[in-house]
Amino acid sequence: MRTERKPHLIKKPADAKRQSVDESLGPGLKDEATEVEHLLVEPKSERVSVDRVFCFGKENIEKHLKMEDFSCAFDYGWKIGSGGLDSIHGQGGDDLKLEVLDGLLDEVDDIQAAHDLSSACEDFLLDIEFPEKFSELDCGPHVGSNLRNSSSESHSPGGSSNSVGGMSESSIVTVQESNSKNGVLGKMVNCDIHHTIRSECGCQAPVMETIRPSKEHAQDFVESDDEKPLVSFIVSNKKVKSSIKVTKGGTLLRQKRLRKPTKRYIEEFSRNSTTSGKNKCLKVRSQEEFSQVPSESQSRRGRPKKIMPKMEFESDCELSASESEDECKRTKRFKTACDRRKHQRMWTLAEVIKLVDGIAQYGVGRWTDIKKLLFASSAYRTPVDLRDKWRNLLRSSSAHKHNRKELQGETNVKHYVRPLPKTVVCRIRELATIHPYPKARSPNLSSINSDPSSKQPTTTKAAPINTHGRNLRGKKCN
DNA sequence: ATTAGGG
DNA sequence: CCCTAAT
Repeated sequence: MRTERKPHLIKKPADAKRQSVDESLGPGLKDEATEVEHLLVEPKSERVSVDRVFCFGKENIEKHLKMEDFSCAFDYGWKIGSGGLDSIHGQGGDDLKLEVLDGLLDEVDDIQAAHDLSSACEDFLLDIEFPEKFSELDCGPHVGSNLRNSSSESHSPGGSSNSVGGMSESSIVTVQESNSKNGVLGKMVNCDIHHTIRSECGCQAPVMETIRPSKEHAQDFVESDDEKPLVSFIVSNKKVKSSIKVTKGGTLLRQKRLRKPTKRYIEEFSRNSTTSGKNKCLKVRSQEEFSQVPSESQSRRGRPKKIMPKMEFESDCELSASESEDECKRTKRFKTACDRRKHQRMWTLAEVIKLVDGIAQYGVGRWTDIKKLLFASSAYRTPVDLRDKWRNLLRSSSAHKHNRKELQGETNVKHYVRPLPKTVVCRIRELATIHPYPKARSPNLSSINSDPSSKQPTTTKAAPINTHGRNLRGKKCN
């Protein structure tokens, strides 16, 4: 539930903002801003995503250039942040300790948000190695290129005020995103409001004091305020910081930075975030049912979603996540295919036991009941899965018998993977006799011994167990 | 919507 | 695991 909600929240605010931005800004600008947003956001959610970003850059030259600009922008942001916003820095100290994601999530405070972002970016960059290179390259010579790029990219270069406005808006979006991640929708809204009010009331003064240039900018913005008050306000509050240093270049840089991610990316991101959120759930789940470490992973099946949308812990451990990530990369745009793919999840002994238990209780065929009662915590096991598993168990158990007897001498060398302990096998056998699997068992009655397909279950225990009074579904029960 | 059966 | 048919 919670997980589900998150993405929703995230999307909403962001979209709303974006739309508002759209109105004021040309489409091109919007797109750009979106892109940047995506870039900014992604790193927070997952480090792996970083790779993605870069890969993305590699894909086509233009993008690559954007990336450079992006990194450069970040660099600037960081510098500015560390320099002008030191006063704030103290509060944000925790961020550094926390992971980038956490930091961003936890730090929702208005102005701080911007700062956090920058710091986060810094971490992000540092983590990746790439950034260094980029920063070196970018900071010097690239500034010019950035300008060019930005101007060319942004359709509305007109006045500096305009461009700034665009930047500010996009920046807002970014902040919101981070907030939304927290799941604090209200906060986000409040944040915006606060900014607006603040700017109006002149509360921003402190910031302005620290940074003079910002004031100038602010004034400039004021002019344009008529058209886009919110934007200008925000700009004065947050973005001014970034603009501080570079009046001309700053605007450009900022634009780059604020570029919005494309819808596609947004979708992707939302997915990722969802996944990440699921991770937590997963932990819980694993605790609940001392289940194994699922070798498989995440993208999992579409089926469960359909059937039981409420529980969706898809992703597993980080490893698996990365795997899925890779897969996604491979398939690239064919995510649909990726999603479809259902990675098998190994059945743990515990699960098997539970299943057997459930069958013993409810009888064979009541898969939904068993699912509900015993596998409620595990979203991935659908009733059908249970049934299939049971089928397999029957098969294997019978096989074991034969094989065992025959191959016993060889020991179990061959059984490289055979987690089923004897006890379990025994139980299965018992159950098999009592709750013969629907179709497979009919031969039992009719053909006494001829059918090998039937597991020859009747062997040792013919009519032993009635422990479970319920044969409800007895179906073909004797 | 579940279940059985087959692939 | 997935899909389809039958209830």
